[in-house]
Amino acid sequence: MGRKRSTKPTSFDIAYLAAVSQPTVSRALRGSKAVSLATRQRIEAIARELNYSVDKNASSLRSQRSNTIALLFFEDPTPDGANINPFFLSMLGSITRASANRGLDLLISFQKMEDDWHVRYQDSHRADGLILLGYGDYTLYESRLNQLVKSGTDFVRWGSVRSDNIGATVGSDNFGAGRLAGEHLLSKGRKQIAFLGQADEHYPEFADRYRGLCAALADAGQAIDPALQRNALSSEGDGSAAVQALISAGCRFDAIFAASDLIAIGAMRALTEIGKRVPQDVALIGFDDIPAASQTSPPLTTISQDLKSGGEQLVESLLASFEDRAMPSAMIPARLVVRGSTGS
Amino acid sequence: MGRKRSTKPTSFDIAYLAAVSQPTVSRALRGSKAVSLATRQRIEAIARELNYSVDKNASSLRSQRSNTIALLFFEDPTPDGANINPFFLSMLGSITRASANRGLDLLISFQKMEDDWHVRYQDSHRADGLILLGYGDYTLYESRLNQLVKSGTDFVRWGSVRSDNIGATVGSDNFGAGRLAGEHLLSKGRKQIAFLGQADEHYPEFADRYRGLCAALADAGQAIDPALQRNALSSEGDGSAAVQALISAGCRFDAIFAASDLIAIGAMRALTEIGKRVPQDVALIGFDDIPAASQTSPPLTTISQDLKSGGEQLVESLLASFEDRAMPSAMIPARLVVRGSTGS
DNA sequence: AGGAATATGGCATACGTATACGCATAGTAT
DNA sequence: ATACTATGCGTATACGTATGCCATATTCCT
Repeated sequence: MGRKRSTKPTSFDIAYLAAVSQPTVSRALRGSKAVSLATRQRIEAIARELNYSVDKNASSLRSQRSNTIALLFFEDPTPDGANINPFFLSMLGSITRASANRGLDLLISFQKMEDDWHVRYQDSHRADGLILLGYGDYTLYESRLNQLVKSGTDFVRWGSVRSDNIGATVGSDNFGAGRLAGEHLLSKGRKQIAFLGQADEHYPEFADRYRGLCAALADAGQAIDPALQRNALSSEGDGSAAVQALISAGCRFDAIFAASDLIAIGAMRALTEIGKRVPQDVALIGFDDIPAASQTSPPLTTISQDLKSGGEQLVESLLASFEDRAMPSAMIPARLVVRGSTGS
Repeated sequence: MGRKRSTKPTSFDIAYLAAVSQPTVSRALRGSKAVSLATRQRIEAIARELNYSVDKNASSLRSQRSNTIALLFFEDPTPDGANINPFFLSMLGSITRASANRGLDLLISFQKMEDDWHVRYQDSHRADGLILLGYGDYTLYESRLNQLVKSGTDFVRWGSVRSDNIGATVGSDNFGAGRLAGEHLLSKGRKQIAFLGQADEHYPEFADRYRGLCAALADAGQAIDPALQRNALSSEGDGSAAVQALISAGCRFDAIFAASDLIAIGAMRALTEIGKRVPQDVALIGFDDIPAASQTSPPLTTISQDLKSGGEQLVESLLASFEDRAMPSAMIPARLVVRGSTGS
């Protein structure tokens, strides 16, 4: 049994058995029309019988194409160790399936924003292109993105879709989603709506959500109170802290729009601890629709991003940018999921 | 900046600039001691300046080693589309970091158990080895595993650690964990403990957990009522159904040990719907400690698997099996996490 | 001092595939 | 009959690196 070097069959072996040359085998298996049907079928049969599979390294080396894409995650500002942002994980599932459907291999990797990750994938021919995923401070990114553009590396990223973005971007309609959230809360008769999340342009997605909320308020003729916007980055701790800050600042509010479900869950906990009831005293709405959102008590109303479409669009855009130099961005609609935390 | 290069730098370019031969560049960059310190440093400096990075395909082709491992997920029996088992996702995070620490690239892929996934990775030199992850019917697996062994493919899998396993296996101490759960419930004065999960050998991990529970009961001199074991595979729906089956069979029980958190959450929902209080009427304990477990009401007591160690062990075992033919399996202790669902 | 052991690095080549090019054969048009 | 296009396949070679083997220079030993 101990045969470990079981001389793997090569295209030469197939060629010999089929009484053709090695290049013909290559052509046949890649479906070139320069090979007759009869010859191709003969070759395919032999290949199948020998359990032959094309050597990925040789093929990629010669063709200068790996049929592989790399998915790069940028860690949360607070890397708790084993816990990853559940939103990313859902996206991962969607991207994995999308690339598999396209016959692409997927390489995944976590990166720190500061590291030289761009060098690792740029010229090593590990991957034909990059998908970039990460909440973090966008401005840190920017110089890296410019380097990628300059070096001719193909990439797409998930984020806030703007016309002046560097490279192709796919993302949810965060502005529209913020408006949805605002309109929903207004329809429940809430007037003083707090926003928990960064609202500055270092975090464009959160900023879009906030602007959407403001737009809904403005449409309804409501004043916007800047004091009701409180920074919160991503964790439950941030959400709790933001609520406590609101309270101790003496702010009055009857609703909260949290920029992520984790923030919302933290906020809910803080509200409960200080005796505020959800939704009677404060209506609460989150963002992302992570699995835990339906388990809170009351269940969390939230915005669901269409991650399935998101993953498909990311892969699609990347493939498009392989062929021409077009940089197709895409904005994907989000959906309101009404649960108990905004009233019955 | 220098002149504009139309082609990416190769080891020949470095060699020319360093006034050495290409092989010397290769040796220097790989840290061979056949190259003097001075020469190596000179080469390294030039490489850094040119932003040179070794071509992965050429390197792998020549050395017959890709420094890449493939992570294969087997889908849940019920592929809901976008939703992936949260337990897998946590494991993914841990494996990703572990392989990054070892300088390995990670290829990930979802597979259907029935497909010919073994062919795709076996001889294509995509990866040096495989990590297999999946709950599913173990017997379906077995023939595939035998093929892997026969073809000399290195692999490790996550699962129930037994001495007669095919290939290396890393997994939690499910038996010990089941015992922990049982002892905890007994210490709360519970006598009639139901088990929700497959207990047959098609699902060895679940079976181990059940046997652990039985051992705890036996140690305490309690009788084991086979009617209190109900099948449930993985989803919340399974958990609900199992509880309903228990009720309509007229079984009496004051505690439930669910084989996974998802099952437990489904069970909790069903209990609430029929008016049983948790933990007063029925104590409930789950398995996995997924994020949602701390959000249920009451929060779910559960067993936490040490996934960080798990991922590291998987990678470690795989690397070990590259070198010699040893097949180091490893069993990892699990930890009880006490929350509200088993009483205060 | 003579010869052996070491250190350093060059030369040739292999890894397995894909593709530019050329060369037949056959079919069609002139 | 010539010339011309299309078809089907072989010849030669390149992709960029790693490594076995050998040549030279250096040191060491007795």
